[in-house]
Amino acid sequence: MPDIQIDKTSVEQQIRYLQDTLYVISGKWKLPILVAVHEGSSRFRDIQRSVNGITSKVLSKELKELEQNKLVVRKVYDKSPPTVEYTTSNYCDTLQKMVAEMIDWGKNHRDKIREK
Amino acid sequence: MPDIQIDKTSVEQQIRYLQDTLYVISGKWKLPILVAVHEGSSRFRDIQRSVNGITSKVLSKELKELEQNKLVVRKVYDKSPPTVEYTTSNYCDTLQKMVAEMIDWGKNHRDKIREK
DNA sequence: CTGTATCCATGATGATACTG
DNA sequence: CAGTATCATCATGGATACAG
Repeated sequence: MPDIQIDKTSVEQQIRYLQDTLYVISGKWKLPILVAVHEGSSRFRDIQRSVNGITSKVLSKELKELEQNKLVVRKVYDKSPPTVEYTTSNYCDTLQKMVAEMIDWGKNHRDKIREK
Repeated sequence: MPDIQIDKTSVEQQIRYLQDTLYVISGKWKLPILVAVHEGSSRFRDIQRSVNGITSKVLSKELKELEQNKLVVRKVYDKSPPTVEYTTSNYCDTLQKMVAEMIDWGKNHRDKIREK
């Protein structure tokens, strides 16, 4: 006899996927960085200038995480002076649909909350 | 002559919407709580039991925020003993499409990362 | 039961400096 | 330029107790 628990497991599994996603894109900097890189900032210094207020330490950490999640690509060109180029991956484009939904919801939500 | 800056403003605006959305649903507990309530836990104590590991302090805080964002509804029935009932709002349903996309992406992402 | 108050550990972030 | 190291600060979360 199949166990009806399957439903519960499935819900919990979905929550896990959800949290994976949140983990990858949430936080103060991830999306702004992705946008900055996507819009053309490719050098560490450029990105730092584009993303207002971020320190090199944090930028370094965030870029590493984004790279691990295959959303940005890091290319090193030579040694002195060090030249590193960051670009968004093709995989990064798979975020588009989801991000579009999030923007939609956020846009609507702002009005909703204003209704008091 | 129209200013081409419009594009940049728009991007920044979109980031703001995105961050609004993230602010509302991100974090360790928000979604699990919403799911628990949606699945039928309506009393404070029930929710705390359903959402594994959350303390009353944190649950209290999260519920307040969810209520402010009109995702849950709080109803008080009497005074002693205090009886409070939480339910998800109709508005909460507007999250569905977005959440579905996030689950999709997270599901796919887990495989993607495993590719090493 | 439904929370609030208090204390504490921990991690994240900022400021600043420094290396290759 | 592209980061890393160090230190101080601060917000958040957990544990526990307790109030209405």
